[in-house]
Amino acid sequence: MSPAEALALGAFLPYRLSVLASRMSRELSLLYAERYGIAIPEWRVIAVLGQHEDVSADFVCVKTDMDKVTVSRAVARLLEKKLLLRRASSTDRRRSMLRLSSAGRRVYADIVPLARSYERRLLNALDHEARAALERALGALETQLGIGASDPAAP
Amino acid sequence: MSPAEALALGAFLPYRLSVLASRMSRELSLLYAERYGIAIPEWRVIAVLGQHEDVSADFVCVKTDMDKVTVSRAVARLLEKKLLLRRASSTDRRRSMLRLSSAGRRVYADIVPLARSYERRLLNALDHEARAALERALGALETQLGIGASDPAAP
DNA sequence: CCTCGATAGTTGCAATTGAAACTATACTCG
DNA sequence: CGAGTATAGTTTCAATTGCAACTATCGAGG
Repeated sequence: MSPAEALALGAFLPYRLSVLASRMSRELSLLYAERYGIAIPEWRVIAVLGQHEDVSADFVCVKTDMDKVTVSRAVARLLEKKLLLRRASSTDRRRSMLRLSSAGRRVYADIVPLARSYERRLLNALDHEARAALERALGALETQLGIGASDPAAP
Repeated sequence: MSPAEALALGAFLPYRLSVLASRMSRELSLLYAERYGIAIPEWRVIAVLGQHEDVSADFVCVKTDMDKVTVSRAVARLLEKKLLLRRASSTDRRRSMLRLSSAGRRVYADIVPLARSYERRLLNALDHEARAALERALGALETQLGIGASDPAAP
């Protein structure tokens, strides 16, 4: 009630990031969702596999910070759509190795420029120095939260 | 596939913010969810009403960037829990004016310090200058996305 | 003033989500 | 080796979510 103890939501970091992030994810998904019929978790799986070939679903979980259930289902849908290939790991039969099919690579190649240009548009609001500062700040916050700390190559 | 065209997810702004934000919201909710039996949308409604008395649900939507359905249901749950008071606006009977009950204000007063100290812990990762830079960068991104642009006093 | 389009808020319904339980496989230690 | 524990991934189930349709009220133009 009294202004002294009121929390200014508009200046509260977790809240601000939450609003920014959900706005961005939503706007970004407009660029690919309908056109390619893929949802946000599916795009994230594709994005990881575009960078890393032959990784496990678990690796995707770590990389995207998504729940393993979410990943499992996204993978299932992508398999149905033939955008992904899965084969059992030869060394560990619990694990499966995932990679994009050629159709999946095409989708990835289509979406990446859209994603990049969306990001560019966002970053246009910042001058070079501000960008670098944002970069550093995000890195520090990620470290603080233990995000991206482990980068197990490609198990 | 080729590194030249691969999108580095770990350096992609929308993705980084998304991971940071969901991590923060989750950790923060651990501080109040069980203890007070309130979910994230409910906390957000409380947070707005802690700042602004006698505002409409619609105002809460704008402030929190939440869907009006989400807000409607959060309000309903908070009314059940007697943390909120609602009365019809005298000038516009579609609108209702919301405010925290005294129990609601107690919950708010309890949670605010927890939220602040969580934020402080996060920001400890940043020196003063980095904090200011982050501040500016977030402001610029918000402007770019048209967030918080409208601040209709307290309709 | 009365109809028509806009707005506040709620409800129905279908899809998404995650916690917990389950299956199957791998690793460890006695 | 064999029992017990850990891990990868899937399934089940209940809760959350959001779009779309609905109700109620408001305000503007004929």
